Amino acid sequence: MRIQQLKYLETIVKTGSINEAAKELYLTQPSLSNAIKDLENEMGIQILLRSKLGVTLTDDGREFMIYARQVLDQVQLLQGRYEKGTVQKQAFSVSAQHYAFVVHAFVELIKTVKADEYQFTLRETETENILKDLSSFKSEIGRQIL
Amino acid sequence: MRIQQLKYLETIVKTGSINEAAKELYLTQPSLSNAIKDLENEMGIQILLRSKLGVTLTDDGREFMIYARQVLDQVQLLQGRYEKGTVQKQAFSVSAQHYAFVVHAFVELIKTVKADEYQFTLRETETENILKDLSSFKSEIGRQIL
DNA sequence: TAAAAATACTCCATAGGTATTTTAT
DNA sequence: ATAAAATACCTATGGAGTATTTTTA
Repeated sequence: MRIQQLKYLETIVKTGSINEAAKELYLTQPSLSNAIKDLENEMGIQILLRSKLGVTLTDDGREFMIYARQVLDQVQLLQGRYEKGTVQKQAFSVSAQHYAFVVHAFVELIKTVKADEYQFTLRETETENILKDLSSFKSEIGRQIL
Repeated sequence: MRIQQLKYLETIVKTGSINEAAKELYLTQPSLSNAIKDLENEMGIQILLRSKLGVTLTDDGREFMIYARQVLDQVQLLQGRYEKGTVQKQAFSVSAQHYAFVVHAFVELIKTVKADEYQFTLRETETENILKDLSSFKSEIGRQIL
């Protein structure tokens, strides 16, 4: 298994088409098709349902993507930190439940710094995701209402 | 960056020696040496301090390993689930702080099932790691004393 | 001076390409 | 008839090897 295969798969699932994903990834369709076939063989499951309209995830594929995205999330954090060719997606991120005062506080904070030097993200989510975001370094700050 | 490079690095750090790690990985020393050099170049940091006694982590290297282990943890979960050649390390895992009654309860639980069909793990750790283990699927159950 | 790592090459496995065929609407 | 994916085959990049040199405790 290569990280690249997981990224390829993510793009295919996003676009719903191997042809479309190949364009976006600057690959040829057969190369991409082979890469996914290799991955499916290695994993021992069928991930995609092929049809004339494009591709969709099988049930196994949907489960696989849950694991794959966990890997890719961590890879993104690492590559964002070290591989400067890769786009650094976020510099400062906050996970919180949806409350007006959280938004207000966040905006006030941004005002106090030179905003063009940072990328801010406010992720409004459920309680369990706040803990998860924090523990996996996706957020530097988590605010949870108990 | 390849997943393999991260696994190689993990073994090198564990053994404190490229030569020793090469044996464990069934690789030659120059191949392993190159793999890590490539990784260092790609990341733009020096990860290892080389000496006649072996290798140790630089400060950058120590930070890098935090990210690398997050990736490898997720990879382990995926490969444990799908690549059956890989060793499935754990089937049932509990993270908890160190308290006698937790150990007792755990042992009592194991008695109630056919123990040879499952792999049990009791991980005694700090509060913050309990949350982390849970959110990253490392444990099915977390017990925290508040 | 000896043990560990680095360097210089060689080779081949496989990721990715081109050309074409198959499939399904 | 057309658009998507699969198959067949080819090419070439780079991962891993062998042989050797460099480094330093």
